[in-house]
This record gives sequence, structure tokens and C-alpha cells, in this order.
Amino acid sequence: MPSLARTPPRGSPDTKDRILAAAEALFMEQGYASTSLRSITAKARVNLAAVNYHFGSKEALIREVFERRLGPLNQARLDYLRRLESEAEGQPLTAEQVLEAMIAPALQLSRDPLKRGAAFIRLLGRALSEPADTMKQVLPPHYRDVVLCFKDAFARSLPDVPEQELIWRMHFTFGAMAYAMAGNDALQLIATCAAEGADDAEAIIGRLVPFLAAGLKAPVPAVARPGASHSPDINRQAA
Amino acid sequence: MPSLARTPPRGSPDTKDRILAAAEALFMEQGYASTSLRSITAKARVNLAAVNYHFGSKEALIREVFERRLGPLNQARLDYLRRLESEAEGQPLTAEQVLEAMIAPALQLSRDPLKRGAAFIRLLGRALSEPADTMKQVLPPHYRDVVLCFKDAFARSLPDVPEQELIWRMHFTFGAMAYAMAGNDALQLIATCAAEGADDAEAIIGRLVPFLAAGLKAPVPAVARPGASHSPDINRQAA
DNA sequence: GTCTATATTCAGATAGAC
DNA sequence: GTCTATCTGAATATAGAC
Repeated sequence: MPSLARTPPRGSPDTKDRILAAAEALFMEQGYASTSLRSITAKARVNLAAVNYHFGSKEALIREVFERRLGPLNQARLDYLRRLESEAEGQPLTAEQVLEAMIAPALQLSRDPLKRGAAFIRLLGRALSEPADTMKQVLPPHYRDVVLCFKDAFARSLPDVPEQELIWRMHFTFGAMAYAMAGNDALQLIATCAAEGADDAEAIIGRLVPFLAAGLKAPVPAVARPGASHSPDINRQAA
Repeated sequence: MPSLARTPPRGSPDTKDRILAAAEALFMEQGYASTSLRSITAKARVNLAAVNYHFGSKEALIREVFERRLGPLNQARLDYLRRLESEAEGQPLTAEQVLEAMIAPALQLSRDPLKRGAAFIRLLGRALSEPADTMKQVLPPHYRDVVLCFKDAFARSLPDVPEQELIWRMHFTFGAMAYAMAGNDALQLIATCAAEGADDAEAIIGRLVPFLAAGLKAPVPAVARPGASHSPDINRQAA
């Protein structure tokens, strides 16, 4: 199959891939705006002009970094979810199972030593919080099916949670996932408190799934929509 | 009091403040690296050279943006926690109360229409996920006391959660908080599913506290430290 | 496809008049 | 303190030889 690709792979064995790998790593470390094409080509040990030859622009490069990884990742999530649902034979899945379908493929990718998937997973966690306009255009189309399918799956798992409440809980869930996947420790919580194993992705998942499942399954407070404040004295605070 | 400040306030009524407000807003919208001093001074309607005159450098400016807000905010969190603890008279606080002490002061700031605190709160949520080296130096010192005091408070509220597990749960908690505070909806979850009220900070808090409290209080799985995988079949997944 | 060299734009920072 | 004008460097992108 690879020898039948549009451009014969002779001459340059992997220039494009080297650029993509270097871009992935540097975007993760420094962010999109702070990473220059010069540093990318230097790390990939290719010529500066190669980026514009192969990709056209810096924006097209970051776009391809995401397109290459995100399609397979999200397809794996959907496949995982469908497999669990078919095995359940009509029984609704547990929230833990739905979370596992969301998280396990990312864990799989982050463990792959060949594809340098870990860098991408961390980049992805960062990108979800990035204000750059590019990200706001690139990510949503890839996630559309995942969001819709998993929302339905969660709704079946959690029939007592109203739809609006469920959407907010998924919002919080993605936030915690993105933060954990990005390996963020901006507050040096781990360092300050001397916890170990921050790099062990599997350990993180084992803790993240029960945490999020409990939040998703929490009893729905009688706050409803009309403005009943959840706490009577939240306002008596000076500064 | 203000007329006795080091530099008499005549001549420039608020040049520094206008720069800080503009920087806050633009850093929130575009991120640190993508925001030029030219765009900041244009928005603040001051001269380009004023930034370097008043602050010395772009990095010193962003540093002051955070220092001006973060000290009072985190002090309010500590005061709130201490007040709740003194009212409890020795009884341990609930996890909901500790979360409220963490979140309510941020909500307070984000609602203040004069100080443009909402922009800062969103900027703060973003900054916690930002890879820039500057942030990694600026934020941790401000959060050190908050992290330590709230860790102790959570530990008293949740005596059944081992310390290592609690640290991870706080990590997830801060992730969900940062994501929610930043108003991130990178996946267009809210838009896709047509939920309303995304801008109402109080509604977010009313949903966030029960969600996080349930996660923090979740039963601790028998995963312990030695590598007992939490799920037997997490690995049989192709791609 | 790959390279050198360069065009162009824009960034942060500063000098010096007022 | 504020302004104009400018220095210096670095960024993206491209032209054209090989």
C-alpha cells in the first residue's frame, strides 16, 4: 500500500513525517504561536523551505498535525463504544464503560512508543484550552460525531440526569480529561505535595474514571433552571 | 490614601491601569505570545513606548497583570476557608463547603462589572493550561499557600481518601475548574447541543460544585499503588 | 525535492525631543 | 510622563539555482 501512494516515496524517505513529528513535539512544549518554523525544521533536520513546500504554511502544518491523529483516535473511540454497546445486548452501559471508551483509545495512543503518540495527547489537551483562532476551526469538526454519540450514550447510562445538566457534566468531564491528559501541573500540586507517578498514564486513567463517573452520577440538585441559588450565603464576601 | 502613593497621580490619571486592562483582555482573547505590545497600546489608547516605560518589558507586564489580581483572589479564598472553619467549631467541613471557598471568590471577581474581573478569570483558566515558560514561573508561587491549605481542608473533609488519591482528585478538580472558568467550549459541546446560559457564572458554579464534590467523595477503588489495572480489558484495542 | 538567498512584515525595545 | 522615530532581530514566506 505505501508504495502506491500518490507521490512515490523515493528520494525523501520521511521528510514530511519528520516535520510532523517535530512540530507535534514543539507545539506541545511551547504552544503554537511561540513555535517558529525555524525551530521545527532544525529539530527535524530538514531545510527551512521544506515546510512551505510540503504543507504550504504554518497554519496548514498544525492543521495536518491534528488531522493525521485525530481522525483515527476519534474513530477508535466510536468503535470502542459500539463494541461495548453490542456486547451489552440492549442493556445500558455504565457511566464507567462510556468513560472508558472515551479515554482508553487516548491512553493507547499515548503509550505507543513508535508513533510518539504521547506528545500528541498532551498537545491535544493543551489545544482544547488554547485561544488561537486556528484551533477553534480545526477541532470542532473532528469532535462532532464523538460529542453526539457519547452524549447519547451518557444519556442512556444516566436516565435520571436531565439533558441540560448532562451537557454541563460532560463539559466538566472534558475539562478534567484535557487537564489530566495535558500533564498540566501549573500549580505544582504534584510537586508541592510530593506525589509520584505523574507520568504513568494508566495510573491516571485508573483514578480519573472513578472520579468522573461519580460526578456524572451525582444526584441532581433541586436547582432546576429558575434562579434558585445553590447556596444561601455565597454573596457575603468582601474581596 | 491614593494621593499619598509613591508617584503623585497628577498628569496621568490611569495610564498604567488602562494598559493593564487592555493587556488582560487581549491576553485572554489571543493568548500571551500572539498578543503584541502594539495591539495592547492601541486598545488602551496610549503610546507604544508607555509599556516599556511603566513596566519595562512585555514579560514584566503579564507578570503584573497576574500579581495585581491573584494576590487578593487567593487571599479571599483563604479567608473564606478560615471563616467557614471557625464557624464549624471543630467539625470538619463538607467537601462542598471547601469547594465553595475555592470557587466563590472567583465567581465574585468575575461578576464585578467595574474591575473587569471576568476577563481575568477567563485569562486565569487559560493560563493554567498554557505551556509558556513565563506562566510556569508566575503562577506557582501565588498558589502555594492555597494548594497547601485546601489540601489540608480536603483531607479533613474526606478522611477515607488516602493522600495520594486526594492529590489526584484535586488535580482533576482544578482541571475541571480551569476549563469551566475559561469559558472553553473547544468542542462546541454547548453549541452543538443547544444548551443555554453558558455565560451565567453562577449557574456554572451551582452545577460544578455538586459534580466535583461527588468525584472527591467517590469510593476509593482497590487499586492502591501496586499495578493492579483498574479494568481487565483496557488493552485489547486495535487503533 | 532540496537547497541558498532574500523579500517582506512585524515584533520588542530604546533614544532623545518635548 | 509622553511622544516620534528608529534600531535590531526574528518571523513567515518565496524565488530561483541545482
